[in-house]
Amino acid sequence: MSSVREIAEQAGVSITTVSRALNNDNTVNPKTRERVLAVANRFGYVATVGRRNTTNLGFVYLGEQTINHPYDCAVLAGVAQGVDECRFDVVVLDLRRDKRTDETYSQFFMRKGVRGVIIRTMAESRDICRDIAKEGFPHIVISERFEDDSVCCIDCESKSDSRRAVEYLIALGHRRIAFAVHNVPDRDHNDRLEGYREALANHDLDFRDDWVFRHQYTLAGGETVMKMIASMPERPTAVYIADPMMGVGAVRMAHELGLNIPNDISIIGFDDTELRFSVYPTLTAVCQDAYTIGFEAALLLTRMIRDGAVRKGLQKSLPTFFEVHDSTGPPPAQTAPVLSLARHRAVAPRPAGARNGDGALHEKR
Amino acid sequence: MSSVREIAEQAGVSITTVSRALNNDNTVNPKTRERVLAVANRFGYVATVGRRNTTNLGFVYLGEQTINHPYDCAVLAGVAQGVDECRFDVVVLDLRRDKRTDETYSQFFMRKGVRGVIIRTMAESRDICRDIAKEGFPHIVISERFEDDSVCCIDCESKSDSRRAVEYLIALGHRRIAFAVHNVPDRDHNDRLEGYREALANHDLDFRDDWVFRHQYTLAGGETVMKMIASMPERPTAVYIADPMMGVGAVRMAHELGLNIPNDISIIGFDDTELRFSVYPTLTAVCQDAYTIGFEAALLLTRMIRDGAVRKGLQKSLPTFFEVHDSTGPPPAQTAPVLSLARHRAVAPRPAGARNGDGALHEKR
DNA sequence: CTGAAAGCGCTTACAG
DNA sequence: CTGAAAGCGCTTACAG
Repeated sequence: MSSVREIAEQAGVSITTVSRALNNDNTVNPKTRERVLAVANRFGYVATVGRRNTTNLGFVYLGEQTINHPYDCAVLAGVAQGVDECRFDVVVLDLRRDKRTDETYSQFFMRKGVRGVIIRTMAESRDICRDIAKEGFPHIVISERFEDDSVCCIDCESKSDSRRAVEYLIALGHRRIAFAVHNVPDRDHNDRLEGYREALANHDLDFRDDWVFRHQYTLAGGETVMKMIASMPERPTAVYIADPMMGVGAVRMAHELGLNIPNDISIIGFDDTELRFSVYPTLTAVCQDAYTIGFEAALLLTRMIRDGAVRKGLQKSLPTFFEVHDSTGPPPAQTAPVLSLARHRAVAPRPAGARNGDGALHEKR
Repeated sequence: MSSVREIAEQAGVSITTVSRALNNDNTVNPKTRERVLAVANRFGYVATVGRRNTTNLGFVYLGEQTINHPYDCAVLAGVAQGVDECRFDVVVLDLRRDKRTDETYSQFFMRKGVRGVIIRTMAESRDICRDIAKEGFPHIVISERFEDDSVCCIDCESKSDSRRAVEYLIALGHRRIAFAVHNVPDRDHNDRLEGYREALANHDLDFRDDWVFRHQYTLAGGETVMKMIASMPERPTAVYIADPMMGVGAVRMAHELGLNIPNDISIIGFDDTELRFSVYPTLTAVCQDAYTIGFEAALLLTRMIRDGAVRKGLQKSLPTFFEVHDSTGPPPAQTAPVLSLARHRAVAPRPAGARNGDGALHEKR
């Protein structure tokens, strides 16, 4: 941890100028300011209260705050656990709310008194991540991948397990397999579509545009997709729903339509947390562990800060995993549009004890 | 916001002594220390970095961190929204991890640089809340109720809606109604049991110990309860499950056992968030809004701090609400132990469109 | 646009 | 156990 004095020396200016640069006084020459900020970032500068030094990390939203989402919630829990090692605390920051337009990202973070930031990004805010990385402020981006090795990030590679999941359906005998994902374009979700596409291609199955559904990443979105699938004349016998909440919604709608899972339709979901255990039947799913993403991000960032290490291009990819549960089975012998059929069919209950996994959602780790 | 100088003047000591008292230097007389801390709390003291003053609120765990739980997650989202008005930020603090045994709660919070705390408590940490209140540090406790008017708190009164819910079952014709809740004794959950008890008493139904189930507040807990209920010789026709995750688990197990909800058994759940929309059929439930609890808590606390108002005895109770959905209906004409029956019965699908509520879990508010 | 100097908030040897 | 004084980290009129 450095003081204005050291920064002044390194940057070849007075402490007055350093203070001004850090606080974005507009009388300071842009070139000078940039030089000072660069040194400050290199030194991991944070303003100190008396003798005491800050131990706060920012959990930063670049756009809309989505703390309420299961994914964010699990990531944050992981972060809270991960900062334990170095005894840091986590403060939630909202860039859109608080960053002044005339200050740099570093200035904003220093003003908030955090020593590093974990960035919750979306596809549309990738450029902001690049800018933060360029300024040299200690950071780690969760859930996006970057080509430039300047951005530190951690993500899950979900393409190969997505392919494996769809190939599992094919192995079960399915030939008409739909794909659903939310309608916000981002890297991860395109990967999953790619995995789906590759699996089809590997087995000489046609890719059909009308079997790819894009909707909101909500229960309602999943419900809509299932309703659309159920009413298709030549109905898919299986669907890979590459978003957690949509999967839950789809299961609900299947029940409501009287479709038996997996006898009438097989569903593979995608899970960040343990939602797959909260529906019936337990979802076969491609899984990533949001908690671990948060945990690892916190660990990497706190260590970077502690060691004062260079913060260039640290990139980490965590594995996804594919879990087979009870929502998948062989395709039905023949399928007709379901709506005319459902009301009259007996739904056989699944045998008890068929599931694996422990079914403990949000239990202590 | 006051300085050491002002506190020194008020407390009749030097700034040296103030500094020592705040930092828990052990050479300072306990009496003096207490006087200084009392003044500091009255003035809402926080150490300042240069000219800048802190805008952090603590979201404090007294015991185990449960950020991963849907309830905490929703509360925190509400807090993050609620601090917007006064432009505060939220930092997650862990008392058990960081508080030194020889420092007071106020000293701990001041060291962490927060101007007030929202306290996530459990039954076993009620005493800590009282101590924090006694010290005079700006606080608000969520989800517990206190007789002493010294503790500021916000909670939901769930007894009357619990009674209403059970009376609703009675009105539907149920006479054998079970109750389930988790096995951690706390105020809220006892209220719900009381509501259940009152409803039975009001309608001359016997309260039976063997129909009250206490288990873990997890999916697994709810599953176990449902399994136990299903196997009882004189099986209850309805159950009020006064914990969200347990309700979801119970629904899963009912499906697995081939019990139709509500034809074979009616289930009323308890919901803090929107879990009731994520299962099939949508749960009839007593609901409290964890998001609003967090939002209101943040609003009250930030205003207290902003206005420098007296912080004694602010108590607020939010209403719960009772929502009827699809998991409740009249009792079956006759019931036998289910396990022998289930495999052979046709389960009629529920008519589509029977649900109310919008089914959008975690959608933007 | 920059810096030397004064000053604020806080802490800490040093003296009693 | 307490305080006057020195000192650190930072900011801010004031001067150039």
